[in-house]
Amino acid sequence: MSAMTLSPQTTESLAERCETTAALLKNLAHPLRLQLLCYLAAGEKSVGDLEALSSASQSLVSQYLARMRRENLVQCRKDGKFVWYSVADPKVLQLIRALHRIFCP
Amino acid sequence: MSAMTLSPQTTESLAERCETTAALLKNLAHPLRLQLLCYLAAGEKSVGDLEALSSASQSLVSQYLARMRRENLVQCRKDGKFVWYSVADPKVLQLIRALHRIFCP
DNA sequence: CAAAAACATTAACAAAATGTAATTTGTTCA
DNA sequence: TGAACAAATTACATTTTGTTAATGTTTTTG
Repeated sequence: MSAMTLSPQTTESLAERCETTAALLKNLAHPLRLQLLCYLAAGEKSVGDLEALSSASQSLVSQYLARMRRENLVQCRKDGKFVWYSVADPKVLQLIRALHRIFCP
Repeated sequence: MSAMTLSPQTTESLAERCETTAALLKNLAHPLRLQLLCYLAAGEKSVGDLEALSSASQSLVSQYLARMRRENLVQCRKDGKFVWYSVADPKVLQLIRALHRIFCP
């Protein structure tokens, strides 16, 4: 086998990768949203759980979960009255863990 | 030695840590600022270097560098006509490297 | 069925972030 | 000195974000 040639699609510029990565980081760059993701990284939680854990209003928690759902950071599963949220993107999980290592010594 | 007791100052709540971490993340959560930090993570650069590498305007590059300097993410050193920037916070360096591992495969 | 519980959605508005253009400051060098 | 270069600062219009409050939807339960 000779040297591999990368197809054009796979060679993304730094600028492009920064574009998409920064878009993802915007979700984490907010005290409450980061907190929600930290809790979710530890396991599935209902909206009420997150509301109680973060002591934020129902509306805010629900809005931010909806936003992160739209952007595929989290996913949800309905069970009767309750909606259970969890981290959907494995990269987000890795990132939360990296943040923990760096900033929570 | 018996079990260690953490002094009150060291026991920061998750909410507090998310507050400060999210504030730092806001700097990275922007395409150009993230790009600038990526270049700086590879070594000291002048403003002109960063301008050319990122193909952004002089004004924007300088403004964002000033902002990240104010928030102690980067530092600078003057040498004649030139100003050389580098990453000041070791945690930022760790974070940039973690992002690279996760998002630039 | 009606009330309560759990969650989602919408509207509205202040506050903050963005980007551009113009100006300014400081330095080198002919 | 003054022209040219490197970088910083200012001012401002525009857009985005953050938050609250009010209302809507769905499911359970008495």
